[in-house]
Amino acid sequence: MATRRKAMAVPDDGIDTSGLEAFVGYNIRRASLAITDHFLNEMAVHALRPVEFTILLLIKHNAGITSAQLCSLLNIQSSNLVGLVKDLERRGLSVRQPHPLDGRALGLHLTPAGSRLIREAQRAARQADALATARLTDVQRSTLVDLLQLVYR
Amino acid sequence: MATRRKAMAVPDDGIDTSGLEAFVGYNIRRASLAITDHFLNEMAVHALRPVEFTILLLIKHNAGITSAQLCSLLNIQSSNLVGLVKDLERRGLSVRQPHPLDGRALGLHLTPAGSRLIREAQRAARQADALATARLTDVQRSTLVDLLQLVYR
DNA sequence: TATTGTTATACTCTATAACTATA
DNA sequence: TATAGTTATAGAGTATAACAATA
Repeated sequence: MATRRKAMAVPDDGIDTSGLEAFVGYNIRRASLAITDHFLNEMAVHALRPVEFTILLLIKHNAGITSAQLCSLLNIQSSNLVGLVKDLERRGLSVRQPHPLDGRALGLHLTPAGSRLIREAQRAARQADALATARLTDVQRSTLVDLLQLVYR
Repeated sequence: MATRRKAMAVPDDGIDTSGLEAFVGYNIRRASLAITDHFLNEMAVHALRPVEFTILLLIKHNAGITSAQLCSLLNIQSSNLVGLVKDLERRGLSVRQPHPLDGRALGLHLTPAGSRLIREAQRAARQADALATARLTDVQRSTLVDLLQLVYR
């Protein structure tokens, strides 16, 4: 791939954006906004924002995960996570249980309703992903993920 | 590329993030945060946020561009752009001049100080880009940009 | 009637400081 | 003393509604 290239500097509107598109950061930001739009559309029916979906998925695969672990993994401030977790619990999707080893910590667990919701939500997230990357082949999609991980890991 | 892959599901912290990393959206979001961090670090000395840098660069390459054009190009609400442009003007970086053809519109132009600043800022942005993509080859970097543009165009 | 620029406003997101209880 | 969770709060970022001037 990586063959066809814009030779000129002036796109759609007669506005020169070539200086901008030369930056990886600009392209990542635009792509992030585009795929987030798809996510919001597909996930609206489940009333889950990206961060809430992420938290539920992490709890699903890591029963008993603590708020502190979520914070360090997702780069969220613990003070900002409180409200999110509280809201998920109010919706009956997750519960906090005393941590068996650390009296300060609370382990997060999915309720049956939370398990059901995240299963449906994963379907919606996969659909959003598919829509956002519809112009990519499977190989390109996999390559994109690899390159992105080289950036943020 | 796209060869080495994690075979197991448990990374660094003993937390299983494989379900998350399967989503392109998650990877784009994480990469975006990472490269934005580099940008903020490198651009702090110039006191330019990403959107302000973007606006100045677009004015540089499109003298006389209007607020409405910036809004549609950057997906910004016009009401939110007002403060940004006003602030750039207060800092002596850009000026608004009556549009020659449309009495409603105001064309944006860089001042000499704005031209000088954006030149230095571009240097900083290139440095941020280089740091964020230090683990990529030039070919990989170009491939990444191509794939991202397939997502958001 | 539609569009440009603008003000006001509200809502989300993110960051900081301070507190409590446990370690 | 350090960490987990919490509260309160302030600052960005983003979205909507309404308006005056111009098209």
